[in-house]
Amino acid sequence: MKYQSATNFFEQVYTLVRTVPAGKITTYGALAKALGTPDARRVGHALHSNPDSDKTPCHRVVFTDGRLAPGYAFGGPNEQMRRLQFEGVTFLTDGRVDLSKHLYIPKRLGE
DNA sequence: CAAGTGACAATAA
DNA sequence: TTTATTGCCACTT
Repeated sequence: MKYQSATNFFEQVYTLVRTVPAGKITTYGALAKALGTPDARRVGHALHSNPDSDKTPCHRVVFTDGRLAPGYAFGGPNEQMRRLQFEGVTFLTDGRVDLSKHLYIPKRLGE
C-alpha cells in the first residue's frame, strides 16, 4: 500500500470495467472519461496493477484504435484475443477488435 | 525533490 | 493509411 489515493482510483477502474458486459469492449479513454480524468494512461496503469484478474475483465479493455494491449500480463495478447473471441467479440483481419460493433461506453459513477 | 518510465491518445508528416 | 512526435498524468527510482 504505497499510494492510498491511487489505490482508490484503481478500485474505481476495476469496478467500471466489471460493468462492461461480455461480448463488449471498452477503451482506456472511455474508462478515463467515465472516471472524470482526461488521462487514459492512469487506467492503463491501474489495469497493469490489476490484482484480481478473475474479477476484472481487463481483456475487454483495448486501445481507441481497437488494438489489444501490448503487455497483457496473463498469457500475452494471444490469450486476450482468444478470450474476447470466446465471449463473442469479432476481430478484423488486422487483428483489431470491431469497435463499431462491440465498443461499449461505461456510465460515469454517481450519474 | 527531480528525472525517467509507461497496458494511452491525439496530431503531424 | 502507417509511422513518428507531443502531450498528460501517475508511479518508480
